[in-house]
Amino acid sequence: MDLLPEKTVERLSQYRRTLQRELEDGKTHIYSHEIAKLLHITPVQVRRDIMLIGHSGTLRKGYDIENLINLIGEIIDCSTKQNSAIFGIGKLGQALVNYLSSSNTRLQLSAVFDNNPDKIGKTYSGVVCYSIDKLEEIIKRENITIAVLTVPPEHAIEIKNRLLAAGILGIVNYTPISLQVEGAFLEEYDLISSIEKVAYFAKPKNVALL
Amino acid sequence: MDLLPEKTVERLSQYRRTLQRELEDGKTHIYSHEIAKLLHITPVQVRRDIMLIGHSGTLRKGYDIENLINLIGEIIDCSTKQNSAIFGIGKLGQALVNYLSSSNTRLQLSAVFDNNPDKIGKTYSGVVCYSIDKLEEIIKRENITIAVLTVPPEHAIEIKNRLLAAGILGIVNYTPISLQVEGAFLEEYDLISSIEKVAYFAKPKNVALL
DNA sequence: TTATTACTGTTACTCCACTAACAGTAATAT
DNA sequence: ATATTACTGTTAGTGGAGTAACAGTAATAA
Repeated sequence: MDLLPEKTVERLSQYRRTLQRELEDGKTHIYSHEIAKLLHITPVQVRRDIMLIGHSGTLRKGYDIENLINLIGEIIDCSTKQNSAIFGIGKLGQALVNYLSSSNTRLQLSAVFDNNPDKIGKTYSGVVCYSIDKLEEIIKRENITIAVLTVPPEHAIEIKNRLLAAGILGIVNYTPISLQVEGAFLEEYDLISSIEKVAYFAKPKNVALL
Repeated sequence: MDLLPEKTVERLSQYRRTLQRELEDGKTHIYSHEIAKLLHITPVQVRRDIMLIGHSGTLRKGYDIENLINLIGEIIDCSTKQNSAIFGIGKLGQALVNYLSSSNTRLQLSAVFDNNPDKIGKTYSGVVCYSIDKLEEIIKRENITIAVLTVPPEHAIEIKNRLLAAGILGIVNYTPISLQVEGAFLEEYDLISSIEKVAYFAKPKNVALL
């Protein structure tokens, strides 16, 4: 299978969660336009994404929800389970722990890290907090490949370097510091610029143009 | 001035913060390739963005940092200050309060809201927490136009409807529920699908293709 | 004084994401 | 039987974001 477009992968993740809710409500089949309505996108986009992962629906019955969930799982999860960790367990880190453990993602959250002695040894939603000093040791022991970075900005670059040296394959960077990364997949999200963008487009004269 | 591309607005927000740090370090001028290096983008993109807002640099001296900061401010801030509020002051909401008050954004955070009686009346980074019951009243009184949504998913749609009815112009939606919005600018960010996307691309066979 | 260097400013092109349009088909209605 | 309906699956076109290429120019070097 070829590499899927980034946006398609994001939507597949959303489809799966949406479909799981529908399955729990007792539905067995769903039409593309129903998925589309739930996520406020077009039915064509849904069908196209599903086409890209090689699934087929049934005419007049739509897609078999359980099959589709399983197929999305085969595509976006690894056959060998992937382990992740959160680095920096401040407010944002704690929010992410909650999100990850309450959503039924297949991604295993195996550890969280901090440098605050009060936090080390505590558990967050059942996940142990380690000293950031043990970063290399725990990444190796738990076979962690995905890192979520929520450390204070002044530590971002140092931690990023240690993560790469430790063999991390994917980094989600929530610090406002832009990172340079080779040999791993990097996703950066800047909370402030997102909000400032909305502020720009939410001026009365601009909203009128939408 | 025409509406700027979304991505340009996001980068302008980042440029401003980067430039402010440089200004504090005593620099007065900066080249496009220096900005580019700090943010890991190309110098062309920097020049293009700056061109779009109608600023000109000086040959062999680069851009005047202070002028550029001021111009970005004129473009992306309102002449009349915009007020924002956070709805749902859980872990994520608290993280955002901290980010917004520590970053020197021009956006005024005027209120936070929650339905938990223990939180109502408390202040978060100096911002008062109101009961969600007072949503309409406070939005009007404080002239709030930007809403950041971090409520539990089951309340997202109801709060969204009340926000729109109250005349909100921009919504940043961090809940995993997709919203349908008319008459306002909407930005949705799904924390889980971002991380699952990274997990997909961070499989060894996929990293090799990057 | 002329050539070179080191920048900015702009246009034209490429690529990716989304959408419109339509082909294909099984069930249902006539 | 035939037409219609209501879906899926696929291709071709469109728009937006990013990049490559280059034109323009002031300072510096020869």
